[in-house]
Order: sequence, then C-alpha cells, then structure tokens
Amino acid sequence: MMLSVAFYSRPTLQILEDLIGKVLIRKSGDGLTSGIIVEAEAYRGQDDPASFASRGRTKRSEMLYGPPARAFVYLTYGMHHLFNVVTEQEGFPAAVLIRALEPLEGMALMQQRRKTDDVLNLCSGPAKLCQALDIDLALNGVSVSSPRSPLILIERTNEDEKRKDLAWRPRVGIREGRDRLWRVYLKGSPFVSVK
DNA sequence: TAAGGGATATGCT
DNA sequence: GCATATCCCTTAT
Repeated sequence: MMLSVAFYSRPTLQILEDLIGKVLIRKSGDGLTSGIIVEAEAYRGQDDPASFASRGRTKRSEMLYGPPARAFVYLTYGMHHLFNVVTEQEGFPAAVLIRALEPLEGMALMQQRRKTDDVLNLCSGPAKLCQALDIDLALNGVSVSSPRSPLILIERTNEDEKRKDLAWRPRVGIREGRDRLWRVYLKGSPFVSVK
C-alpha cells in the first residue's frame, strides 16, 4: 500500500523507474489532491553534475544527505517549488525529483490553485505539480512514509486501476541529455512535460 | 524567446 | 559585508 522506507533505501535508479505509476497524495486543509507519477528524474551522488551535492555539502544540499523517505522541497528561480524524495542510506546524497503527474483526485482544487481548467496543464511540470498540490517549503523534510504525513506515496489501488489503466500503455522511456542524467517518463502520456 | 523572482553559493573588498 | 552568477521553471509574448 504505502511505500515503505525500505522502498526508498534501494539504489536510486531502481527507485526512479519503480516510481512511475505510483500515486502521490497530498492532504491539506483545503482537501485532498493526488496524481499518478508519469515523469521523474534521479540525482545521485556527489559525482552527478546535476545534483546540488556536486557542489559539496551545503545548507541547500543538506537534505540530500539525510535519511530516505523524506521530502526535499526547494525554491528555484525565486518562484517555483520543486519536490524530491530522498533516497538511499543516510550520508549518501541522492533523491528523485517528481516532474509530472496525471491528476487523479481533487481536480477542482488543482484547477483553482493553478488558475486554469486545462487538465493537461495542471501537473505537467515539476513546479506545476507543486502548485496544484500545494507543496511548498513548509513540507521540506516531512516523512513520505508515515500514515500521518500530509504527503505520501502509495501503490495504486485496484479502483484506480479500473478507472484508468496504465498497464496497456508503452513502458517508460529514459532520456539522457546534457547534465540531466536520468529522466524517466511514461511514454505516450499527454501528462508528461517532455516534448 | 525572454522576463520574472528569491535563495544560495562564491568571490571579492 | 556586498556584488554577482546561477538555478532541476513557467508564462506570456
């Protein structure tokens, strides 16, 4: 059901692929929003030039060194929040950035927060999904594997699968480019941010 | 294609 | 201290 700490303690590239198709659930005072993960990106180790950790262990990268199954939320470009899940063992800097979701529950709330009715534009980007799910710095460091957490990841339920089955779709695509080493997305999904 | 915006890190003085 | 470059993006043009 809910993804355990053990799930996040494995090698990051394995977690990356396994996260495609999982459900991210955000519970806030406004209500519940959730979506199926259709795009993600891995950052692992100090040798990964795309990772904050490549510039040393600093205040900004500190969360990456922490224990797995915690949310790492940060601000970029002065206005956008990005949501990562910390992976691997404490002391090794690694995380998976969640880049796009297929909206599942709380669409009306997402539309309100995103100020658009376009379903394809609600969660098709790492900062868009944070806005749609109301993820900001207040959630930095929270556990994503505790039942009481405002932010959790789960296996999809049977009911979800009945509603919209991902299984028939093409498997994940992997993109390697520039210094973004590992990006995985659901090939053919209209909800991804990759062109 | 470019502007928007703030936190962070670095490299000065 | 302060100045500056950078940044895992989005929106509007």
